[in-house]
Amino acid sequence: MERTIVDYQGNRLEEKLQKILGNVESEGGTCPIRHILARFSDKWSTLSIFHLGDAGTLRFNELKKRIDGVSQRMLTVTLRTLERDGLVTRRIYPEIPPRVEYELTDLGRSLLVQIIELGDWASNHSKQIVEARKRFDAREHRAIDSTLV
Amino acid sequence: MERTIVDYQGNRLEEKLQKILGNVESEGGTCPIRHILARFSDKWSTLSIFHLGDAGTLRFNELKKRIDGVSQRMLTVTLRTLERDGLVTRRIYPEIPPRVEYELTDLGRSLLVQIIELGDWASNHSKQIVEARKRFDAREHRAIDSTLV
DNA sequence: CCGAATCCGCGTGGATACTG
DNA sequence: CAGTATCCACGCGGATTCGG
Repeated sequence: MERTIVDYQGNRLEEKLQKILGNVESEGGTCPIRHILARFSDKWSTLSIFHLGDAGTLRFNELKKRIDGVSQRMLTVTLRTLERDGLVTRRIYPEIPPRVEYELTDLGRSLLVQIIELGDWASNHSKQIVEARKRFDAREHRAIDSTLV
Repeated sequence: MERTIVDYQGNRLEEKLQKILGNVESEGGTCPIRHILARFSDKWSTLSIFHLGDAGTLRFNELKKRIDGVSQRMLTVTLRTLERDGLVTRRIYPEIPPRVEYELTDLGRSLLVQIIELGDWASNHSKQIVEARKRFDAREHRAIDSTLV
């Protein structure tokens, strides 16, 4: 049962990886990690978490202004899902006109820490990725999919 | 310009967050971070990276066996995309029957470190998320979407 | 101002069959 | 074994309209 050691950062990575792979499908009847990871796969969740982490508290339209290109519907759906998962709180003020404020929960902030690191990685390596794509496209094929650029 | 300090881990999080938000749309003509993050959003990329990181080198069908439910087509597409982004190498042995081996690049391994941390977070908090969902569903609505469970 | 509801185009991704 | 090619269902998500 030989394996490649990925523990080159001395941070129990190998152990964590084993745990993750063991829980990919289902974790003792709870939700498979796959579904949780999928939550950050959708188009707007991470951006919402970033902006709420940055601003602290935001009203619906304030958040909408900050997220370029999001539709009203998708922002609503996204925030509801985040609320349901316990990552965001939604506070309603029964005024006229109505006011609704969103904020990260403690759980949401703990997630923020993780995706900041991921975003930081993306930010630091985007140039390498773009160059790899250029080489790939020049070498063999025309772009697999022009929408990937 | 008051802001919520997210630097509660003493790890320059606030600074990183600013950088990320500044590069969300486009980073000096390169690829927006959004598109890079979207790469880990698709259903099979992270799982492929996890398993390649775990095993080191895998042939196509070895990897396919490890990823439960992936179709041949989607694994091919996923691996091509990862190869194009410079995250995975694809080595072809001109034999009969053909043999193709996949392996993470250095760039891929540096990404692996990040998504292991994310997966570890998901693994450690999945129970909290599931409980939050139960509370939410019991409180106000019936499940927003039964597929989310 | 903050949504809910409806309609619908389009891309993702599964199933199947076929090649080198 | 490791793909490609084709067909097609389904659901994401945009546009629009209506409500509290």
